[in-house]
Amino acid sequence: MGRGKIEIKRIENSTNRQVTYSKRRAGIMKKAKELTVLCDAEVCLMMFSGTGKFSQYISPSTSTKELYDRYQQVLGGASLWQSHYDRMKNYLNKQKDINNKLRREIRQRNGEDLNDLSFQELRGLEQHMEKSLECVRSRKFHVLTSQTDTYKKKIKNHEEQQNSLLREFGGNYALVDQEGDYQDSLGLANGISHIFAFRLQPSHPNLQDQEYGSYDLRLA
Amino acid sequence: MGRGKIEIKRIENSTNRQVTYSKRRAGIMKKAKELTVLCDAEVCLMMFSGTGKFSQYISPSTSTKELYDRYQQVLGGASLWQSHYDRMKNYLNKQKDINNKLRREIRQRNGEDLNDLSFQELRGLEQHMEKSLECVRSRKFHVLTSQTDTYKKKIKNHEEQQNSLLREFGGNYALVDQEGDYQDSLGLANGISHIFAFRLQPSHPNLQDQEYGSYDLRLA
DNA sequence: AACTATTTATAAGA
DNA sequence: TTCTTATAAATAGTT
Repeated sequence: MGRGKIEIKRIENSTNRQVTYSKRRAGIMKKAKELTVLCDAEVCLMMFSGTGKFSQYISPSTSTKELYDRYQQVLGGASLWQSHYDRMKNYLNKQKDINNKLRREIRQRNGEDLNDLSFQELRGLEQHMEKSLECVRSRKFHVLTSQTDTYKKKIKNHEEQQNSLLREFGGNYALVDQEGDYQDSLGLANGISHIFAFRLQPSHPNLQDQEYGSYDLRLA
Repeated sequence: MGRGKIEIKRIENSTNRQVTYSKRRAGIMKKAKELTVLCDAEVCLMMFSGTGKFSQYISPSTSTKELYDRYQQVLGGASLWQSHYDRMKNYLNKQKDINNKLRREIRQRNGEDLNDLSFQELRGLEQHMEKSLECVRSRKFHVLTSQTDTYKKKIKNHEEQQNSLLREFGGNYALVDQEGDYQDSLGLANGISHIFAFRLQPSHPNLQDQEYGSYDLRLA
Protein backbone atom coordinates (compact mmCIF):
# COMPACT_ATOMS: atom_id res chain seq x y z
CA MET A 1 0.00 0.00 0.00
CA GLY A 2 2.17 2.70 -1.25
CA ARG A 3 3.47 4.24 -4.38
CA GLY A 4 4.45 0.80 -5.56
CA LYS A 5 3.75 -2.73 -4.57
CA ILE A 6 6.51 -4.49 -2.66
CA GLU A 7 7.29 -8.13 -2.26
CA ILE A 8 7.19 -9.36 1.32
CA LYS A 9 10.84 -10.23 1.71
CA ARG A 10 13.72 -8.75 3.66
CA ILE A 11 14.45 -5.17 2.58
CA GLU A 12 18.13 -5.32 1.76
CA ASN A 13 18.82 -1.59 1.95
CA SER A 14 19.48 -0.94 5.61
CA THR A 15 18.27 2.66 5.75
CA ASN A 16 15.13 1.76 3.93
CA ARG A 17 14.59 -1.17 6.26
CA GLN A 18 14.85 1.07 9.29
CA VAL A 19 12.44 3.61 7.88
CA THR A 20 9.93 0.95 6.97
CA TYR A 21 10.28 -0.54 10.44
CA SER A 22 9.43 2.78 12.04
CA LYS A 23 6.44 3.35 9.84
CA ARG A 24 5.05 -0.11 10.15
CA ARG A 25 5.70 -0.27 13.88
CA ALA A 26 3.51 2.78 14.29
CA GLY A 27 0.91 1.16 12.06
CA ILE A 28 0.74 -2.13 13.92
CA MET A 29 0.67 -0.35 17.28
CA LYS A 30 -2.32 1.61 16.12
CA LYS A 31 -4.00 -1.58 14.97
CA ALA A 32 -3.35 -3.19 18.34
CA LYS A 33 -4.89 -0.26 20.19
CA GLU A 34 -7.91 -0.26 17.92
CA LEU A 35 -8.42 -3.98 18.39
CA THR A 36 -8.29 -3.49 22.14
CA VAL A 37 -10.86 -0.74 22.15
CA LEU A 38 -13.21 -1.93 19.45
CA CYS A 39 -13.41 -5.57 20.46
CA ASP A 40 -12.76 -5.41 24.16
CA ALA A 41 -9.74 -7.66 23.71
CA GLU A 42 -6.48 -7.97 25.56
CA VAL A 43 -3.47 -7.48 23.38
CA CYS A 44 0.24 -7.66 23.99
CA LEU A 45 2.61 -6.68 21.23
CA MET A 46 6.37 -6.80 21.70
CA MET A 47 8.90 -5.94 19.02
CA PHE A 48 12.65 -5.84 18.64
CA SER A 49 13.91 -3.99 15.60
CA GLY A 50 16.78 -5.42 13.59
CA THR A 51 19.09 -3.17 15.61
CA GLY A 52 17.66 -4.47 18.87
CA LYS A 53 15.43 -1.53 19.82
CA PHE A 54 12.48 -2.64 21.93
CA SER A 55 8.89 -1.43 21.68
CA GLN A 56 5.68 -2.72 23.12
CA TYR A 57 1.97 -2.16 23.38
CA ILE A 58 -0.13 -3.67 26.11
CA SER A 59 -3.86 -3.19 26.44
CA PRO A 60 -4.63 -1.04 29.49
CA SER A 61 -6.58 -3.49 31.59
CA THR A 62 -3.75 -6.01 31.54
CA SER A 63 -0.03 -6.28 31.99
CA THR A 64 2.63 -8.34 30.31
CA LYS A 65 2.84 -10.35 33.48
CA GLU A 66 -0.82 -11.23 33.44
CA LEU A 67 -0.90 -12.03 29.74
CA TYR A 68 2.15 -14.14 30.15
CA ASP A 69 0.58 -16.10 32.97
CA ARG A 70 -2.53 -16.68 30.90
CA TYR A 71 -0.32 -17.75 28.06
CA GLN A 72 1.33 -20.31 30.29
CA GLN A 73 -2.12 -21.62 31.20
CA VAL A 74 -2.96 -21.95 27.52
CA LEU A 75 0.17 -24.00 27.02
CA GLY A 76 -0.92 -26.26 29.83
CA GLY A 77 1.76 -28.25 31.57
CA ALA A 78 3.91 -28.35 28.45
CA SER A 79 6.11 -25.58 29.80
CA LEU A 80 7.50 -22.70 27.91
CA TRP A 81 10.81 -24.40 27.44
CA GLN A 82 9.29 -27.30 25.58
CA SER A 83 7.48 -24.91 23.29
CA HIS A 84 10.68 -22.94 22.87
CA TYR A 85 12.62 -26.05 22.01
CA ASP A 86 10.01 -27.32 19.56
CA ARG A 87 9.86 -24.04 17.77
CA MET A 88 13.60 -23.77 17.45
CA LYS A 89 13.92 -27.32 16.20
CA ASN A 90 11.23 -26.70 13.65
CA TYR A 91 12.83 -23.51 12.49
CA LEU A 92 16.23 -25.15 12.27
CA ASN A 93 14.85 -27.90 10.06
CA LYS A 94 13.22 -25.38 7.79
CA GLN A 95 16.48 -23.49 7.45
CA LYS A 96 18.33 -26.68 6.63
CA ASP A 97 15.78 -27.49 4.00
CA ILE A 98 16.10 -24.06 2.44
CA ASN A 99 19.88 -24.36 2.45
CA ASN A 100 19.75 -27.65 0.61
CA LYS A 101 17.43 -26.24 -2.00
CA LEU A 102 19.65 -23.21 -2.49
CA ARG A 103 22.73 -25.39 -2.83
CA ARG A 104 21.01 -27.53 -5.42
CA GLU A 105 19.91 -24.47 -7.36
CA ILE A 106 23.47 -23.23 -7.46
CA ARG A 107 24.76 -26.64 -8.58
CA GLN A 108 22.20 -26.69 -11.37
CA ARG A 109 23.21 -23.25 -12.52
CA ASN A 110 26.68 -24.69 -12.58
CA GLY A 111 25.57 -27.44 -14.94
CA GLU A 112 25.59 -30.21 -12.32
CA ASP A 113 22.90 -32.31 -10.68
CA LEU A 114 20.60 -32.10 -13.69
CA ASN A 115 19.47 -35.75 -13.77
CA ASP A 116 16.16 -35.23 -11.98
CA LEU A 117 15.01 -32.39 -14.20
CA SER A 118 12.31 -32.84 -16.83
CA PHE A 119 12.65 -31.44 -20.32
CA GLN A 120 10.39 -28.56 -19.38
CA GLU A 121 12.48 -27.74 -16.36
CA LEU A 122 15.70 -27.95 -18.28
CA ARG A 123 14.30 -25.68 -20.94
CA GLY A 124 13.21 -23.21 -18.25
CA LEU A 125 16.62 -23.31 -16.64
CA GLU A 126 18.30 -22.80 -19.97
CA GLN A 127 16.17 -19.80 -20.81
CA HIS A 128 16.69 -18.32 -17.38
CA MET A 129 20.42 -18.76 -17.66
CA GLU A 130 20.44 -17.18 -21.09
CA LYS A 131 18.56 -14.20 -19.74
CA SER A 132 20.94 -13.89 -16.80
CA LEU A 133 23.91 -14.15 -19.09
CA GLU A 134 22.49 -11.38 -21.17
CA CYS A 135 22.25 -9.19 -18.06
CA VAL A 136 25.87 -9.87 -17.21
CA ARG A 137 26.97 -9.11 -20.76
CA SER A 138 24.97 -5.93 -20.83
CA ARG A 139 26.38 -4.81 -17.51
CA LYS A 140 29.87 -5.65 -18.68
CA PHE A 141 29.34 -3.54 -21.77
CA HIS A 142 28.03 -0.67 -19.69
CA VAL A 143 31.05 -0.72 -17.39
CA LEU A 144 33.35 -0.97 -20.37
CA THR A 145 31.74 1.99 -22.06
CA SER A 146 31.66 4.24 -19.05
CA GLN A 147 35.25 3.36 -18.19
CA THR A 148 36.23 4.12 -21.74
CA ASP A 149 34.50 7.48 -21.54
CA THR A 150 36.23 8.28 -18.29
CA TYR A 151 39.61 7.47 -19.75
CA LYS A 152 38.83 9.45 -22.86
CA LYS A 153 38.02 12.45 -20.73
CA LYS A 154 41.15 12.00 -18.61
CA ILE A 155 43.27 11.77 -21.69
CA LYS A 156 41.64 14.81 -23.20
CA ASN A 157 42.43 16.64 -19.98
CA HIS A 158 46.04 15.58 -20.06
CA GLU A 159 46.27 16.61 -23.68
CA GLU A 160 44.92 20.03 -22.94
CA GLN A 161 47.26 20.46 -20.00
CA GLN A 162 50.16 19.35 -22.10
CA ASN A 163 49.10 21.52 -24.99
CA SER A 164 48.86 24.54 -22.77
CA LEU A 165 52.27 23.72 -21.33
CA LEU A 166 53.66 23.44 -24.83
CA ARG A 167 52.05 26.75 -25.74
CA GLU A 168 53.66 28.31 -22.68
CA PHE A 169 56.99 27.18 -24.04
CA GLY A 170 56.02 28.89 -27.31
CA GLY A 171 56.26 25.72 -29.42
CA ASN A 172 53.76 24.70 -32.15
CA TYR A 173 53.47 21.02 -31.14
CA ALA A 174 50.04 19.40 -30.35
CA LEU A 175 49.17 15.85 -29.24
CA VAL A 176 46.71 13.76 -31.30
CA ASP A 177 43.39 12.29 -29.95
CA GLN A 178 43.69 8.69 -28.69
CA GLU A 179 41.17 5.94 -27.88
CA GLY A 180 40.71 4.88 -24.19
CA ASP A 181 42.69 2.15 -22.45
CA TYR A 182 40.74 -1.09 -22.97
CA GLN A 183 43.13 -3.15 -20.89
CA ASP A 184 42.21 -1.33 -17.71
CA SER A 185 38.49 -1.69 -18.33
CA LEU A 186 38.85 -5.43 -18.56
CA GLY A 187 40.85 -5.38 -15.39
CA LEU A 188 37.82 -3.99 -13.60
CA ALA A 189 35.56 -6.63 -15.09
CA ASN A 190 37.80 -9.25 -13.54
CA GLY A 191 37.31 -7.48 -10.24
CA ILE A 192 33.60 -8.29 -10.33
CA SER A 193 34.23 -11.99 -10.46
CA HIS A 194 36.51 -11.75 -7.45
CA ILE A 195 33.84 -10.00 -5.43
CA PHE A 196 31.33 -12.60 -6.47
CA ALA A 197 33.58 -15.44 -5.37
CA PHE A 198 34.39 -13.70 -2.13
CA ARG A 199 30.74 -13.17 -1.21
CA LEU A 200 29.68 -16.71 -1.93
CA GLN A 201 32.30 -18.43 0.14
CA PRO A 202 31.37 -17.51 3.71
CA SER A 203 27.73 -18.55 3.46
CA HIS A 204 28.29 -21.68 1.36
CA PRO A 205 31.38 -23.39 2.73
CA ASN A 206 30.54 -26.56 0.86
CA LEU A 207 31.03 -24.85 -2.44
CA GLN A 208 34.48 -23.49 -1.97
CA ASP A 209 36.11 -26.01 -4.28
CA GLN A 210 34.15 -24.95 -7.31
CA GLU A 211 35.65 -22.89 -10.09
CA TYR A 212 34.21 -19.43 -9.92
CA GLY A 213 37.04 -18.40 -12.20
CA SER A 214 34.94 -19.66 -15.08
CA TYR A 215 32.89 -16.46 -14.92
CA ASP A 216 35.91 -14.62 -16.22
CA LEU A 217 35.55 -16.43 -19.52
CA ARG A 218 32.04 -15.16 -20.04
CA LEU A 219 32.91 -11.68 -18.94
CA ALA A 220 35.87 -11.39 -21.25
CA MET B 1 -11.40 1.39 6.03
CA GLY B 2 -14.62 -0.10 5.09
CA ARG B 3 -17.98 0.77 3.72
CA GLY B 4 -18.26 3.39 6.37
CA LYS B 5 -16.00 5.09 8.84
CA ILE B 6 -16.26 3.91 12.42
CA GLU B 7 -15.36 5.55 15.65
CA ILE B 8 -12.71 3.77 17.66
CA LYS B 9 -14.81 2.82 20.66
CA ARG B 10 -16.17 -0.44 21.99
CA ILE B 11 -18.55 -2.07 19.51
CA GLU B 12 -21.66 -2.63 21.61
CA ASN B 13 -23.27 -5.27 19.39
CA SER B 14 -21.72 -8.52 20.51
CA THR B 15 -21.97 -10.39 17.21
CA ASN B 16 -20.53 -7.49 15.35
CA ARG B 17 -17.75 -7.20 17.89
CA GLN B 18 -16.83 -10.84 17.39
CA VAL B 19 -16.80 -10.55 13.62
CA THR B 20 -14.67 -7.45 13.75
CA TYR B 21 -12.31 -9.18 16.15
CA SER B 22 -11.84 -12.07 13.75
CA LYS B 23 -11.20 -9.84 10.79
CA ARG B 24 -8.87 -7.48 12.55
CA ARG B 25 -7.02 -10.29 14.27
CA ALA B 26 -6.21 -11.70 10.85
CA GLY B 27 -5.16 -8.24 9.71
CA ILE B 28 -2.81 -7.54 12.58
CA MET B 29 -1.31 -11.03 12.33
CA LYS B 30 -0.51 -10.36 8.70
CA LYS B 31 1.05 -7.05 9.64
CA ALA B 32 3.18 -8.73 12.28
CA LYS B 33 4.42 -11.31 9.81
CA GLU B 34 5.21 -8.67 7.23
CA LEU B 35 7.10 -6.59 9.77
CA THR B 36 9.13 -9.65 10.71
CA VAL B 37 10.07 -10.46 7.16
CA LEU B 38 10.50 -7.00 5.70
CA CYS B 39 12.46 -5.47 8.55
CA ASP B 40 14.20 -8.44 10.02
CA ALA B 41 12.52 -7.78 13.35
CA GLU B 42 11.42 -10.03 16.17
CA VAL B 43 7.76 -9.74 16.95
CA CYS B 44 5.54 -11.33 19.54
CA LEU B 45 1.82 -10.69 19.39
CA MET B 46 -0.56 -12.23 21.92
CA MET B 47 -4.29 -11.66 21.98
CA PHE B 48 -7.24 -12.68 24.07
CA SER B 49 -10.64 -12.02 22.56
CA GLY B 50 -13.46 -10.68 24.71
CA THR B 51 -14.63 -14.25 25.11
CA GLY B 52 -11.17 -15.38 26.21
CA LYS B 53 -9.98 -17.06 23.03
CA PHE B 54 -6.21 -16.95 22.69
CA SER B 55 -4.19 -16.29 19.56
CA GLN B 56 -0.58 -15.46 19.00
CA TYR B 57 2.05 -14.75 16.42
CA ILE B 58 5.74 -15.10 17.12
CA SER B 59 8.45 -14.41 14.59
CA PRO B 60 10.08 -17.69 13.53
CA SER B 61 13.60 -17.14 14.78
CA THR B 62 12.42 -16.43 18.31
CA SER B 63 10.13 -17.80 20.97
CA THR B 64 7.92 -16.21 23.56
CA LYS B 65 10.37 -17.37 26.16
CA GLU B 66 13.25 -15.62 24.51
CA LEU B 67 11.33 -12.43 23.87
CA TYR B 68 10.10 -12.44 27.41
CA ASP B 69 13.60 -12.81 28.77
CA ARG B 70 14.74 -9.91 26.64
CA TYR B 71 11.78 -7.95 27.86
CA GLN B 72 12.83 -8.53 31.42
CA GLN B 73 16.27 -7.25 30.55
CA VAL B 74 14.72 -4.13 29.10
CA LEU B 75 12.83 -3.53 32.32
CA GLY B 76 16.06 -3.85 34.21
CA GLY B 77 15.91 -4.57 37.92
CA ALA B 78 12.46 -3.00 38.27
CA SER B 79 10.85 -6.43 38.08
CA LEU B 80 7.78 -7.40 36.24
CA TRP B 81 5.66 -7.20 39.35
CA GLN B 82 6.41 -3.55 39.96
CA SER B 83 5.47 -2.73 36.40
CA HIS B 84 2.34 -4.85 36.78
CA TYR B 85 1.36 -3.07 39.97
CA ASP B 86 1.98 0.39 38.55
CA ARG B 87 -0.06 -0.30 35.49
CA MET B 88 -2.96 -1.66 37.47
CA LYS B 89 -2.93 1.25 39.89
CA ASN B 90 -2.89 3.69 37.01
CA TYR B 91 -5.73 1.94 35.28
CA LEU B 92 -7.77 1.76 38.48
CA ASN B 93 -7.42 5.49 38.98
CA LYS B 94 -8.53 6.16 35.45
CA GLN B 95 -11.58 4.00 35.92
CA LYS B 96 -12.47 5.79 39.15
CA ASP B 97 -12.16 9.09 37.39
CA ILE B 98 -14.42 7.95 34.58
CA ASN B 99 -16.97 6.66 37.07
CA ASN B 100 -17.09 9.96 38.85
CA LYS B 101 -17.63 11.82 35.60
CA LEU B 102 -20.40 9.45 34.60
CA ARG B 103 -22.13 9.81 37.96
CA ARG B 104 -21.99 13.58 37.69
CA GLU B 105 -23.44 13.47 34.19
CA ILE B 106 -26.35 11.43 35.44
CA ARG B 107 -26.92 13.76 38.34
CA GLN B 108 -26.97 16.71 35.97
CA ARG B 109 -29.48 15.02 33.74
CA ASN B 110 -31.50 14.64 36.89
CA GLY B 111 -31.44 18.39 37.49
CA GLU B 112 -28.89 18.24 40.33
CA ASP B 113 -25.32 19.44 40.69
CA LEU B 114 -25.76 22.27 38.20
CA ASN B 115 -23.91 24.99 40.11
CA ASP B 116 -20.61 24.70 38.26
CA LEU B 117 -22.13 24.91 34.80
CA SER B 118 -21.86 28.03 32.66
CA PHE B 119 -24.78 29.44 30.75
CA GLN B 120 -23.48 27.85 27.55
CA GLU B 121 -23.19 24.46 29.18
CA LEU B 122 -26.62 24.70 30.71
CA ARG B 123 -28.08 25.64 27.34
CA GLY B 124 -26.33 22.67 25.72
CA LEU B 125 -27.60 20.33 28.41
CA GLU B 126 -31.11 21.67 28.01
CA GLN B 127 -31.08 21.18 24.25
CA HIS B 128 -29.66 17.72 24.60
CA MET B 129 -32.30 16.76 27.12
CA GLU B 130 -35.03 18.14 24.90
CA LYS B 131 -33.77 16.08 22.00
CA SER B 132 -33.58 12.97 24.17
CA LEU B 133 -37.07 13.58 25.49
CA GLU B 134 -38.30 13.81 21.93
CA CYS B 135 -36.76 10.40 21.21
CA VAL B 136 -38.51 8.89 24.20
CA ARG B 137 -41.83 10.43 23.20
CA SER B 138 -41.46 9.24 19.65
CA ARG B 139 -40.60 5.75 20.78
CA LYS B 140 -43.55 5.78 23.18
CA PHE B 141 -45.87 6.79 20.38
CA HIS B 142 -44.48 4.05 18.16
CA VAL B 143 -45.03 1.39 20.81
CA LEU B 144 -48.50 2.69 21.50
CA THR B 145 -49.44 2.63 17.83
CA SER B 146 -48.09 -0.82 17.12
CA GLN B 147 -49.70 -2.22 20.27
CA THR B 148 -52.97 -0.66 19.26
CA ASP B 149 -52.72 -2.22 15.84
CA THR B 150 -51.99 -5.61 17.35
CA TYR B 151 -54.98 -5.41 19.60
CA LYS B 152 -57.18 -4.27 16.76
CA LYS B 153 -56.14 -7.32 14.79
CA LYS B 154 -56.70 -9.64 17.72
CA ILE B 155 -60.12 -8.22 18.28
CA LYS B 156 -61.00 -8.53 14.63
CA ASN B 157 -59.92 -12.14 14.84
CA HIS B 158 -62.11 -12.81 17.84
CA GLU B 159 -65.05 -11.13 16.16
CA GLU B 160 -64.70 -13.30 13.11
CA GLN B 161 -64.44 -16.44 15.19
CA GLN B 162 -67.49 -15.46 17.19
CA ASN B 163 -69.42 -14.52 14.07
CA SER B 164 -68.65 -17.85 12.49
CA LEU B 165 -69.75 -19.59 15.68
CA LEU B 166 -72.97 -17.61 15.67
CA ARG B 167 -73.51 -18.50 12.01
CA GLU B 168 -73.05 -22.17 12.90
CA PHE B 169 -75.87 -21.80 15.37
CA GLY B 170 -77.98 -20.36 12.55
CA GLY B 171 -78.58 -17.00 14.28
CA ASN B 172 -78.40 -13.57 12.57
CA TYR B 173 -76.37 -11.82 15.32
CA ALA B 174 -73.06 -10.07 14.56
CA LEU B 175 -70.59 -8.24 16.84
CA VAL B 176 -69.68 -4.61 16.14
CA ASP B 177 -66.11 -3.32 15.49
CA GLN B 178 -64.32 -1.96 18.58
CA GLU B 179 -61.23 0.22 19.13
CA GLY B 180 -58.13 -1.39 20.71
CA ASP B 181 -57.47 -1.61 24.44
CA TYR B 182 -55.49 1.48 25.36
CA GLN B 183 -55.04 0.49 28.97
CA ASP B 184 -52.89 -2.47 28.07
CA SER B 185 -50.67 -0.41 25.77
CA LEU B 186 -49.88 1.93 28.61
CA GLY B 187 -49.15 -1.01 30.81
CA LEU B 188 -46.34 -1.95 28.46
CA ALA B 189 -44.96 1.57 28.53
CA ASN B 190 -44.67 1.27 32.29
CA GLY B 191 -42.73 -1.92 31.68
CA ILE B 192 -40.01 0.03 29.90
CA SER B 193 -39.31 2.15 32.93
CA HIS B 194 -38.99 -0.96 35.07
CA ILE B 195 -36.43 -2.45 32.70
CA PHE B 196 -34.52 0.80 32.71
CA ALA B 197 -34.44 0.91 36.50
CA PHE B 198 -33.42 -2.72 36.67
CA ARG B 199 -30.51 -2.26 34.26
CA LEU B 200 -29.15 0.78 35.99
CA GLN B 201 -29.09 -0.59 39.50
CA PRO B 202 -26.35 -3.22 39.33
CA SER B 203 -23.74 -0.96 37.75
CA HIS B 204 -24.64 2.18 39.69
CA PRO B 205 -25.44 1.13 43.25
CA ASN B 206 -25.11 4.72 44.46
CA LEU B 207 -28.12 5.77 42.45
CA GLN B 208 -30.65 3.31 43.68
CA ASP B 209 -32.54 5.80 45.80
CA GLN B 210 -33.51 7.97 42.86
CA GLU B 211 -37.01 8.05 41.50
CA TYR B 212 -37.06 6.34 38.19
CA GLY B 213 -40.82 6.32 38.52
CA SER B 214 -40.74 9.87 37.23
CA TYR B 215 -40.21 8.49 33.72
CA ASP B 216 -43.79 7.24 33.88
CA LEU B 217 -45.00 10.79 33.86
CA ARG B 218 -43.25 11.60 30.63
CA LEU B 219 -44.31 8.37 29.02
CA ALA B 220 -47.96 8.76 29.87
C1' DA C 1 9.38 14.71 8.45
C1' DA C 2 5.71 15.70 4.87
C1' DC C 3 3.39 14.41 0.83
C1' DT C 4 0.46 11.50 -2.31
C1' DA C 5 -0.32 7.80 -5.60
C1' DT C 6 -1.29 3.31 -4.70
C1' DT C 7 -2.02 -0.68 -2.38
C1' DT C 8 -4.30 -2.84 1.58
C1' DA C 9 -7.53 -3.46 5.14
C1' DT C 10 -12.01 -3.72 6.36
C1' DA C 11 -17.29 -2.32 7.39
C1' DA C 12 -21.36 -3.39 5.70
C1' DG C 13 -24.19 -6.15 3.15
C1' DA C 14 -25.43 -10.73 1.11
C1' DT D 1 -19.02 -18.25 8.41
C1' DT D 2 -17.30 -16.64 4.04
C1' DC D 3 -17.58 -13.71 -0.09
C1' DT D 4 -18.02 -9.29 -2.20
C1' DT D 5 -17.39 -4.49 -2.75
C1' DA D 6 -17.31 0.41 -1.69
C1' DT D 7 -14.64 3.00 1.09
C1' DA D 8 -11.27 4.20 4.71
C1' DA D 9 -6.60 3.63 6.10
C1' DA D 10 -1.74 2.40 5.60
C1' DT D 11 2.29 3.10 3.44
C1' DA D 12 6.25 3.01 -0.60
C1' DG D 13 8.53 6.05 -2.96
C1' DT D 14 9.64 10.77 -3.25
C1' DT D 15 10.95 15.42 -1.79
